[in-house]
Amino acid sequence: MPKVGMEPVRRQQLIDATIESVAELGLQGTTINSISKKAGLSSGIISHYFGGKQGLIEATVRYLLTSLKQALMNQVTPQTSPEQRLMFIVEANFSRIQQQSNNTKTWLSFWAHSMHDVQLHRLQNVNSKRLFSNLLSSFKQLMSDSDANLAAELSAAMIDGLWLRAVLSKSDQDQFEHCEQLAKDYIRSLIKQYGA
Amino acid sequence: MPKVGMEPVRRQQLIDATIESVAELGLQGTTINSISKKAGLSSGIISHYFGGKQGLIEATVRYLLTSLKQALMNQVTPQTSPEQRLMFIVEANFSRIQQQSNNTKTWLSFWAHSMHDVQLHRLQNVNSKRLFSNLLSSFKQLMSDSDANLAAELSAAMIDGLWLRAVLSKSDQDQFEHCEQLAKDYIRSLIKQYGA
Amino acid sequence: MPKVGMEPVRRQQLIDATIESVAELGLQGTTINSISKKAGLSSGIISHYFGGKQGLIEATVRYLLTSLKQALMNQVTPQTSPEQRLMFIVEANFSRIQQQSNNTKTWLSFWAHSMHDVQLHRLQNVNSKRLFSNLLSSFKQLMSDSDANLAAELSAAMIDGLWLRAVLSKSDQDQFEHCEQLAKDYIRSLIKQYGA
Amino acid sequence: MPKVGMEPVRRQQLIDATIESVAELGLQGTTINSISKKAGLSSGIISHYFGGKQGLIEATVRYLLTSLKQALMNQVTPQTSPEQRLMFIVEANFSRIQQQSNNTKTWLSFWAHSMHDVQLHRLQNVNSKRLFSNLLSSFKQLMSDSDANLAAELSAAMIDGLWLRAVLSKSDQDQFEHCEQLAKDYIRSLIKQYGA
DNA sequence: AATGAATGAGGTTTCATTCAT
DNA sequence: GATGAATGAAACCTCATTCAT
Repeated sequence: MPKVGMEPVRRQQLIDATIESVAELGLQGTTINSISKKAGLSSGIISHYFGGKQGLIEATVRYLLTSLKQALMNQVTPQTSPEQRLMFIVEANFSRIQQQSNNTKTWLSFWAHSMHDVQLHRLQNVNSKRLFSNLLSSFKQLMSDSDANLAAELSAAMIDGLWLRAVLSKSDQDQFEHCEQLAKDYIRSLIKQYGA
Repeated sequence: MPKVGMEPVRRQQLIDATIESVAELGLQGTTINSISKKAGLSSGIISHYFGGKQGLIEATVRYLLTSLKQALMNQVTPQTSPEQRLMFIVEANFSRIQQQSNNTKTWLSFWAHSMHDVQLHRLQNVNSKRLFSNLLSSFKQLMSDSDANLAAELSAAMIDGLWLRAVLSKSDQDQFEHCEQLAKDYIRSLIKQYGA
Repeated sequence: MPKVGMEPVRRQQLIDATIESVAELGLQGTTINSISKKAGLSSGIISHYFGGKQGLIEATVRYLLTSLKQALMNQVTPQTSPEQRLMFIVEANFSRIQQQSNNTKTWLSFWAHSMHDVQLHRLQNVNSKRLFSNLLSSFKQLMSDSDANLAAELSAAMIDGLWLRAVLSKSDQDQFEHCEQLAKDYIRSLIKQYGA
Repeated sequence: MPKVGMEPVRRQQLIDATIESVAELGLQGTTINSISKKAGLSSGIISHYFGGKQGLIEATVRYLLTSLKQALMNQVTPQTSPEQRLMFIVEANFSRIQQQSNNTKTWLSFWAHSMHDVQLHRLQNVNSKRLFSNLLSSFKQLMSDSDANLAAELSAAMIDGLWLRAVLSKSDQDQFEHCEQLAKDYIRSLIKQYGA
């Protein structure tokens, strides 16, 4: 049975299982067993690869954040216009839902828990600030710095707010797309309002 | 120590202690002991008055929701103008922070947990829909029904989004007031844009 | 509310409630609360009158034993023939069922518990020996001492065995009467067999 | 410590410890800790192998019933005469005592508790009916069906009654053997009385 | 590399007892 | 004489972690 080079495979198996489990049972209801069962592996392997439950949780959050970052970077090229780039930001953020059927619940669980976990809080902060600075740099190409700052703050709030309300009301895919559209429209209206 | 007529006092003591404990330790870190210790009471008393931990959690959420509703109703009179009413809605929602120093973290913990708890989810839904319908009825007095619907949806998202980002970034009081101001400005801009 | 001379009334109320509760919930499932609720009294009163749960349990067993003794003594007179007396003994033992609809289950619970409770064991022993000596003294008038001893031993076992199997199989009233008849027939056959 | 293939060993260890604990402390006094301490294992292992205390209790009863059945089956062969078979039934039932020093008290505790526990009651019923039908089939080879029925009923009661009185009076081994002899004699007298 | 048996700390709940009223 | 609020020990169960294999 022992194979070499299994490490990355096992790690990803466990991270995927964690996302699933947290989505289904919540962070509170997720146990080392619920994860390892979903992964089709033994419970001991978690300590082996991640040092413990906490390590796996953090790795999972890190993975989700990286995925989000990638989702944006994959679409943007040097030729992308600022407005187009803003639309991609929205899409990337709403795609938190689509990548894996139920990442969204997982995101929210982690968000809430980050209030009481310094490690997680640092990670979430990075993400929150990245959304803001991504928005800001694009807006800056379209308006004055101070307007761009305001626009970025409002857009970030609108994206998170629409997304949050969609998640919490257990919306279906159509409603998510509707919210994504609202977010895009709002950003366009900000450009129109403040754009030079 | 046993006295008569203590029931309402004890219930409130325990609810307050729950809010404190969830704010400080998170819902996951909150135990029957952390609560009863904060309340200065024994652990058994929780089962006595609320039937168990779950009962106390639900009672606490119900209390927070009622408080929020009261915060709004206390300010609104028949003479309040629609615009004024909208401003009060924003204030009431942001005052979730002020009433008790750290209700906010508690709110977020409950929100996240509601994804995996039917009882809590029902309660949260009531709240979410109330925010929306409060906004809607005020907007309807200022614009067409379809515009009002959109405005309410966007305002609700903006309020929640600003509030959420403020909570998660562990903002101070000043930042909260800044966010409250942004929310109010946004609503005014919606009125200007769509208002008859 | 405070009345005088309530003591015997309250004590009997609580004993009756204990019999009911043990019958319904078992000795294990019977709590100070289940008893006091059935009695329509407060929980504190049990300590007041019986010093605690254990005291009430013992008083209840004592009451059941006394009732059984009375049931026999009420029927027997100096003129009662030995055979008639033996029939009355059977009747009294089976009437453990009838007095109060479900004394039987209560009896068995106490019996079992008496294995691990010296107080109760002493009480049960008194009862067991009384059944034997009641039988013995009657048989002695009908046969030799050594035969009477054997007959008493066998009769006691037959009475308890029939009764136990009837209780455990949750028999109805008819089946109990059938068992009572079997016990009587058995005793008559012993008299015929050993009788001078 | 962890080894493979320990499951059957551990299960039996725990069942034996349960029998001991119930005999010593009663079903009421038996806790997850009293059992695991006797077994020399941790408390958690009980949930691991039996899902909880209740599961272990049931497994223990099942084990006792199976042992009783085996005790009989080991002695009976196709050549065994009906009368011999009846004697073996008595022996098997009285050997409930001998197998392990104090199974008897355990039996009685379970019996009493079965009045308030459907699972246990079902198991006990099986046992009670098996005793009866074992007796019945043997008697049928020696007398008319209706007589056999009566003989089986009386024998079952006599066996249980003698056994019960022996247990409750905390009899020693000699007394048990005396009772076993009485039961056998009684069955022989039934054969003489009704036998063709 | 991977398993899963075993542990035991910690959580919730139950409940006999106490005692101010 | 009677209440029932309050306590806290003890019970059961869960679960992250360890470690022999």
